[in-house]
Amino acid sequence: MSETNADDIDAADGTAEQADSGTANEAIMEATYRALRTHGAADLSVQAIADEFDKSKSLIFYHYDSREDLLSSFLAYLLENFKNRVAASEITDPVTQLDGLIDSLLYGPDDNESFQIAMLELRSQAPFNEAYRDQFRRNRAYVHRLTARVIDCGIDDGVFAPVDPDYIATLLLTMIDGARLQLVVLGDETILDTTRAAIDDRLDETLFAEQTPSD
Amino acid sequence: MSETNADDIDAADGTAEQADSGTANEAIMEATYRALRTHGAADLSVQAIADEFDKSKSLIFYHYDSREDLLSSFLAYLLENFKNRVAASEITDPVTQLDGLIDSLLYGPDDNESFQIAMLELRSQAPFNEAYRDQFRRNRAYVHRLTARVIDCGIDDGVFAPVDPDYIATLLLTMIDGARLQLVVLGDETILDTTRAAIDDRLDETLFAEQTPSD
DNA sequence: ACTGGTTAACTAGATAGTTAGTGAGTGAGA
DNA sequence: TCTCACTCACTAACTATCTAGTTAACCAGT
Repeated sequence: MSETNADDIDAADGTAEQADSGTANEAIMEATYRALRTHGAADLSVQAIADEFDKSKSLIFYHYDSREDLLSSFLAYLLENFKNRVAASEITDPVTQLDGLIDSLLYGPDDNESFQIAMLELRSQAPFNEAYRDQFRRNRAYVHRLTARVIDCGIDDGVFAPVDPDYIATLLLTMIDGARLQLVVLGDETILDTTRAAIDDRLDETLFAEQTPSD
Repeated sequence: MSETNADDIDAADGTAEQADSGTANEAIMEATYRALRTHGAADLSVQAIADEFDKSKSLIFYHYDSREDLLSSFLAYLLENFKNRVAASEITDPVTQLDGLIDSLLYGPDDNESFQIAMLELRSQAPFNEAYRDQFRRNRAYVHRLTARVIDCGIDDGVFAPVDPDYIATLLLTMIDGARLQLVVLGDETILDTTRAAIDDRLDETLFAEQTPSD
């Protein structure tokens, strides 16, 4: 980790571009995003990132200790962005909320595929890189908690059957991961809709099941 | 593609090491397998593969046009191996067969994790490499057909409810993919058992459901 | 003599990270 | 107010290393 990364981003709070000190990191993060989309992650050179904004490659090494530091900071930046987006979304009833969450995880949150490809590349490097792995764990833990909490709310409200929220959340995220993997790797455009249907089937049988204890 | 790859492997039929011409390719494939396990796929140099057997790096370029050709041939080799293993397995009742298939896809077929990591790395390169992508598509198509066929048999035998075999197969493979991804990326050892349980739940509700048409 | 398998040595290109420096601003002391 | 010391953001140019792929040649068997 460098001296100047995640904390600045935390402070920037998603609506940066006002403080002079925050701008550089923000600009680098945005350049990284663009570079990942166009080059992928595996053969993404630091030069390629530098080309995406108006400063030099050296500046990147001035702000970040290494390419690895830069990329894991980028993952942290993504998580913060996602958190902010979630925090900004309106709170509705659990059914709508769960529905929206599934949709955004399955189809979004980033509308374009090339970025998802890059994220998969980074994920495939997680086993060799503790910083990446930790970031992905954090990310996953956050989304898992979020999902479980929505389910829990639904149970409390009586609109969902009393299931194990953790178990259902795990199951949902596993299916979503599998679907996105297949979309990205094989380019199978049908898989998202099929999976969405399968998830709905599944939820109908568990969350929305009539409570008929057969014992 | 080089002049000398998949067809030789086809002919070798999994039990090579007898013909002089087949030995080289077979040896390279095995060296590739070992090298992938120890180095991963992303920073796997041709030299690293050469180090895994007793011949020189140049020989690899003599047999394969490029690193890419070598790796996509390796994917083809893997599929052939898997086919042979499936062909060699005993044919039992659909229930046992489906059960074994799920287990081998989820926990196996290669007992060690480092190889699965390498395969994920290769998959993450599929979007940039048509040869890889085609191989993975072939692979997926084969496993899908295999799964669907087993389910179909079960339906014919009357032990499974009349479901859509394609749909169930897609669903199974998606969950299995998602679980393996999480295992490999996050090192979550619990996910396989959880997913296995979820699959069993799911199959209980569909394949083994009592036929009670409520209409 | 010719072919197929095999090799050492080399080329060419890429890239992470370093170095040594520039220049604009800032604050303290005279 | 001037200026000296110092720092921060920033850069061009360089180094060191790695690696895919090539070349030219060697050798054993036929």
